[in-house]
Amino acid sequence: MVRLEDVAADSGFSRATVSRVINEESKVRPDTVKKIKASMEKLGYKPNMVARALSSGKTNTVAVLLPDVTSLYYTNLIRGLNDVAQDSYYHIITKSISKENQAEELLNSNIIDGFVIRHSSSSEKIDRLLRKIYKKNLPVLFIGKPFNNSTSPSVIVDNVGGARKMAHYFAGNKYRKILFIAGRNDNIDSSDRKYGFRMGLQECGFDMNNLFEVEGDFSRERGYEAAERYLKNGDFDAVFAANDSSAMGVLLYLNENRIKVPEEISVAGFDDAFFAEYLWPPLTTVRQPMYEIGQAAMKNILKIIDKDTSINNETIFSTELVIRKSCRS
Amino acid sequence: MVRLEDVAADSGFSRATVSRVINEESKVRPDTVKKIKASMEKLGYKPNMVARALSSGKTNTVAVLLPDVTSLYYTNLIRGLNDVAQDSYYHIITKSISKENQAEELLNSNIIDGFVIRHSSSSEKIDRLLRKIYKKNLPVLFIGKPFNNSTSPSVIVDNVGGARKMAHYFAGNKYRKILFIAGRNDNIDSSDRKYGFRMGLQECGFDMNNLFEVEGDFSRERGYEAAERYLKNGDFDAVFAANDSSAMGVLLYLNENRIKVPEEISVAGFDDAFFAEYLWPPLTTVRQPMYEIGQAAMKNILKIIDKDTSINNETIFSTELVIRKSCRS
DNA sequence: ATTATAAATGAGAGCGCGATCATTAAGAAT
DNA sequence: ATTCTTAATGATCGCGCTCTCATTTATAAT
Repeated sequence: MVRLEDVAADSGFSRATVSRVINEESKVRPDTVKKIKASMEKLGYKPNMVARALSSGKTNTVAVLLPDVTSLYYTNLIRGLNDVAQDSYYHIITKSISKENQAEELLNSNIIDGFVIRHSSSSEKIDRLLRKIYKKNLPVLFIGKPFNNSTSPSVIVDNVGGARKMAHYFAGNKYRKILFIAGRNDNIDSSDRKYGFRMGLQECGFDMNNLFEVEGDFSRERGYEAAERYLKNGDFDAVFAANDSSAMGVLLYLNENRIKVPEEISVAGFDDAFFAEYLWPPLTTVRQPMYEIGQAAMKNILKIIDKDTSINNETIFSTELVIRKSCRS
Repeated sequence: MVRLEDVAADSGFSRATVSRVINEESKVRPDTVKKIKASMEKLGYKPNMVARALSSGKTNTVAVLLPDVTSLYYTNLIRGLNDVAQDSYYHIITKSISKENQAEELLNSNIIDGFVIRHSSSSEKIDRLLRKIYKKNLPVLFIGKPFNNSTSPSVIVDNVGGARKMAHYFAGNKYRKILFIAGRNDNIDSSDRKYGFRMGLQECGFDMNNLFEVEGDFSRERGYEAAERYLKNGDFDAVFAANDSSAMGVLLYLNENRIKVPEEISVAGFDDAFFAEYLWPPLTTVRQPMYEIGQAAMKNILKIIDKDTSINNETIFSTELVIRKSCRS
């Protein structure tokens, strides 16, 4: 292993100067920079990140806490986060937020420079974790709405606007009786989408007595169940599921029971999950720019870590209506 | 921050002794262990992993290199890896193997204790990376067949056997003319599956002139294209795609063109990807125990890191035929 | 030339821990 | 009680780097 020391010896300068050309090249004379770089090249020097971390107190790794790391929903988000991290020579470690002891371990072990947190519903556990993070003075960035009293910056997606667009589309298609399959009631995204959907329908003069809302949990199974319960006798002509997985469950039920989509009933989802276009029929949905959100989130957390104050406290991404074949128009 | 030093001071023992109760409790007298633990508890001491890493040369993190980190195909694998890692207080950092510079950076930065590598096809780049890893004497464990000349242990799945089972199932169903959609020709899994499928058909006395093989690339798009090209005029009565994504593309084409599955044609895939059961119709496929494979892989790499020699050089997982509704029987 | 000022470089401590070797205390054998 | 052996504990160095402060060198001003 080649150390800083070795480069110093080879180039004839001190460790301090070599360290400078690595970290703040500006403060050292151009020709000595050249000489030192030559030595580094010659010896194949690579900084030892562990030593650097111990000395500087910075590890160049950020923790990403998600409701479920393995959810398909987040793959593009993670890609966005990772790509930006990579460019700044940072690493990310992802953990499921539900396993707060894992997250807490990260916190305790002093290997994390900052946290990116995506939470779908608040809980006592997460709250406690968060307090500990703040206590350690570590930077936090939220994807989605921040916690109650938190003042950390966030990157959020316009759930309300997206659902509102879908409402306008539904109303424009003259659907008369609509089923809305929500997520869990304590889920923030779900309630925003419900709110936006209602708002949109009202704006279009829709008779709100013909909107039926069921609580689900964003799972295919509950989507299927809801469809089973409410779509049997065919008096609904459209269903809007608060996420694509639920919509998938609905489609599965309808396909199995030979109820034609979209001729007999229209179905829409939210997320534009990767599988949405491969469902049968391809699913009309609302797209969230997850990759870009991931990028923005990582950019912002890095700024906070670098004490760069030029960040917006709230970065909002808008959504896009993706019209496929699952809705009669 | 509470340091070892602080615990030492509080308990009245030296840093060395405190360090011992953390790492090799056996060598210190029971009652002093008790006292020191009390101090640790009282002060809320948590070891600084960075300092430990610098001193010991071990970082407790392993790199996981995958063809594509964000592929759905690997979510369960990653879960398995992560769960075991967690239990041993290890972290994992996942990187896409295609971005070998990212992987190389990890290697150079000295923060990795070992590598778990899943590669689907060999290439010059990966080969070079691997040589560097070996040069640094870092442990390697392969998921899937190891590289040409590598002697590192591996955890592999019985692709041949899985495809063979499918062949037997196909033959048992008396399919006459079969299309096999492979992955890329240099893909190891694909060629094993092709091999196993042929073997199985031959064992059943299938007329091999009625087996047609196309090269694909494991993507939905190529699956769709293959279906478009070969399934138009309806003389095939079954298709076996070497992975579920390809099969998904096939189903999409058939659905769009109102060709009934499985009445007119049977379709099967390989992987039992998460979406397989939600396709229309639900896909018959071969399941690989990805979660267990991930667990086994992590257990083994940890053993290698700990210089535990009690590991098998090759751990083989068998596959399971999952029969759903996409095949006429 | 001489001094004042700024830029470049060096010396050395310290980050928190593990590991070696030296030292002390305890227990066994005489 | 005395010596020998073993178990328990302590002092100290080193891991590779960053950072502060002191020192030297170059540049500007007189």
